Amino acid sequence: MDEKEYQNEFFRQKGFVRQTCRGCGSAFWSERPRELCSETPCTPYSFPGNSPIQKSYSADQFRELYLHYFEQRGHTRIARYPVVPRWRDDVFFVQASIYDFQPWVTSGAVEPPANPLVISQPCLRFTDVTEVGVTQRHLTSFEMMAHHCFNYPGREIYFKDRTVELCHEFLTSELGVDGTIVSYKEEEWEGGGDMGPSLSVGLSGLEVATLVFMQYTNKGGVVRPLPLRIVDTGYGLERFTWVSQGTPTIYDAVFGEVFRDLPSTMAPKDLAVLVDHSRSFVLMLTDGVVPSNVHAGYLARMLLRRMLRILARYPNGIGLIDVMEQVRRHLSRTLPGLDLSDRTLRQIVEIEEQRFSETLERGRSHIRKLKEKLDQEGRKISVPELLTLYDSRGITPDIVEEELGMTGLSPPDFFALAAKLHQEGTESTERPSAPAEDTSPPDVPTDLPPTRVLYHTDPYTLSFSAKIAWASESWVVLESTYFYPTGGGQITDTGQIAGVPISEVVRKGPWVYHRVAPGHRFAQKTGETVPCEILGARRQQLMQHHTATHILNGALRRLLGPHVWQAGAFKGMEEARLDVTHFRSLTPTELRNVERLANQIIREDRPVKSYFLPRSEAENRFGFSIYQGGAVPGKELRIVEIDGFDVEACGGTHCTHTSEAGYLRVLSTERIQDGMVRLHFAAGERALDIVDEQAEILHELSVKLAQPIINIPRAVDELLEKKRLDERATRKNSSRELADLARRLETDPAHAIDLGNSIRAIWSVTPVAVSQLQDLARLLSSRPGTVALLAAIEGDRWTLFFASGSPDRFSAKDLLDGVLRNWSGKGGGNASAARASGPALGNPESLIEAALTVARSLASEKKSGARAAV
RNA sequence: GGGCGCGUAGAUCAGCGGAAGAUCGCCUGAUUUGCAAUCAGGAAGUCUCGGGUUCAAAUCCCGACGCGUCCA
Repeated sequence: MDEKEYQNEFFRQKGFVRQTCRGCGSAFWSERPRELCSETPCTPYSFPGNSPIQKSYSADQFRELYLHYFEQRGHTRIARYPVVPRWRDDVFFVQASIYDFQPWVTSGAVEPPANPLVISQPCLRFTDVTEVGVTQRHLTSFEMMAHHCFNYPGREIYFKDRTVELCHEFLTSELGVDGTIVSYKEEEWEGGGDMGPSLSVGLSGLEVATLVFMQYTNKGGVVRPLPLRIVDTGYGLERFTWVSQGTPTIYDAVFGEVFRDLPSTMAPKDLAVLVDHSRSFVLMLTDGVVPSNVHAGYLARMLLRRMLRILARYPNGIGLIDVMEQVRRHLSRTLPGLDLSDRTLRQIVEIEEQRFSETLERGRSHIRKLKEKLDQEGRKISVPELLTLYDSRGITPDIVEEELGMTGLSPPDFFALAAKLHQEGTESTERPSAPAEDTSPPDVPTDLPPTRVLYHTDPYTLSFSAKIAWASESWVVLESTYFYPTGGGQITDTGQIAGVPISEVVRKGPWVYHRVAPGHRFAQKTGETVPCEILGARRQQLMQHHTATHILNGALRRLLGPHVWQAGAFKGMEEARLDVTHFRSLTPTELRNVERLANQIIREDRPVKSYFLPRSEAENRFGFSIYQGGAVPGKELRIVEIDGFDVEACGGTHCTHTSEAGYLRVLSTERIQDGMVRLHFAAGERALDIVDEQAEILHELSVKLAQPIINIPRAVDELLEKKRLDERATRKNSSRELADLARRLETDPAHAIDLGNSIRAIWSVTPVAVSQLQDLARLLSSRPGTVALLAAIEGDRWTLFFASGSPDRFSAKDLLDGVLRNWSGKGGGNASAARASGPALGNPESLIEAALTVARSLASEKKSGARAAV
């Protein structure tokens, strides 16, 4: 990046000098010439015991100092955003304050909540999770204090000069830092296709802030200026607190107070991990992340398991839940909106503890088995084996060492190896994308005015007339429409336009397209006004399902806790589905209570108000739980508010009173994955239909079983038990029949033939199924010296089965090989049993003839003492 | 979203192309008892499901479902 990008009026006026650091070679700016920049490793930490900041601050005090400082200088203070960015779907967690404003504000689509603004935003970053407690400074959660300024074309507020000035003044006059020890290192920032120069602020060896100036986009190497130039700063609250206190580690400075409430017998390193991880976990849980084996929930589980491993080293020590509750209590004093209940926290931690101990026990028993094998082979466990144990069973090498009672089995770079293994694995997987079916609507002229959508204004209008804005034989775009296009989990409206059936309505760009049903052609031309008719029963059912979804979601959140978030939803004609985050399957009692509450809300006939609000105002007034349906685009949000019960941003068609949903019936629930529950339900007419259907089914069952409904479960149990017994009896019968058959054959001189050398053959062209050949042959040859020769024809293939009761004297395999020399067929086996099959050319008797001939010669070979090589 | 592992008796698992097994638990009978008693016998299985390969599949291949785990 050009050197000029870093020059600014403030540096010039104050006489800052640009120089190159002799340590790292970076260019940096400072008040007076310095040889080295003020960041590690060029400048080692010099603040512990010797802080450059005049006063010592707690994190709370420092946060307030910072926010107040910027408030005094024209910035508006903004409340923190959740750590789980519900307003976007490309990342799991907020990792920097600017995430709060991406993409809607940074793209220019939406005005910021204030401009300029100041905020302290909790962030989560897990890339250095293993460094926590090991180094002096790593954390998985931290607060990024920031002032942001959005400069629109023609509406400039401030950019580089003022940003640097505010920073330097904050450091020197507010904190009393000697300005000459501060360095501003030049760096390039890039993210999400945007880029710009940035200055890294170094103080006594520590990077305490970064000043980013977003001013370019970089698309495929082509760099262009952004219309909206953004000041994106980040001041590390914990780092400043640490520097001001001058403690040895960041943990002492930030968590000191919590440490005092925890047992002092634990290693400082372990305490740091526990408190850091607990803080991140509580933040995640509060904002709706439930531990799981996938997605964001996995990271929550990882934190918990790391903590549990540490606590396991202190057998009589404190429990995880106690640590968590301490941390939650401390945290709730500083961060507002931490409405996580101890009960939910406890439940989740207990379940996770139990799951982890199950995983550990599974792993341990696996290791014990592995140990036997290792001992037999007289070797130690290999590194690949350790990697597999970790990767597919979650067993870390320390657990293996613990179980084997050995140490030093794993290489020091074990986790790097594991990561590498993973990279290799993912790189090799490429899948050709299936060619997309071309059913998407055609392009219309770009200057066509956006469709005016009216279904929000009045969801009850089903009959209207509208002017055609654009039309082909199979697609119609109207100037304005009441048809609801598929979206937000609600399926499309159907109906007619100018008498032509419409099978689907979709939104593409700013237009709503009506698809003409297959087999029909649309003839009307642009400009004509046509009558339109929406299928009313369908629309009504969909509205009922949609409003019912909100009611159900509200009931779940109210009864189960605020960790419950909608994770997906579908509103169809036959049923609706709602996926929510929750840490276990719903119990029948929970389910009944939820259903009861939902129906109570319906009966209370609460008003359902739908209206538009500017995004920032909506977030401000109702909080981020409005994003139940996920990220919602747009400057203005459509708010659907069930009076006193539930508020969500939603673009669907809704009833105006809860009673219109009629009745809500949960049909079934399932755990669709760890940490997620799906409810199938129905509302309105459809719910009543289902209740009727189920009643009819019960009635029918009751008639068929000749039992009152109340007895059906027991009657079915009895039926199943009877079936089981019958099947067993059938099996017994058929094996008895086989035994009978075997006895008849044994005693029938036509079938039992002496081959000489005290070997007796029993042969049969069997009347039994091929699948039973083996059983019969084993029965016949159960006595020593007896050989069974069975042949069967099924379809156009013969099958032979030979079995020998004395495999050491007479090999069934040799017999088979002998037969196959003259017959075309394939087969194999061993000395005690062998089978073969081939195309049915002759009759089975001749096969047996041939087999007996071979058998005789085999038997006589033994007599002469010639041993066939096996 | 992807990788890996797993799915066999009520439970825990072994077997990994040529008769469905072990241990615990359960039932019956002996023994009459020092802490999970012992001995003998017995019952208990659609080897998750669906395709395929093979003379032959619990076993190999493909797919689905379920569970676990690691990574993004």
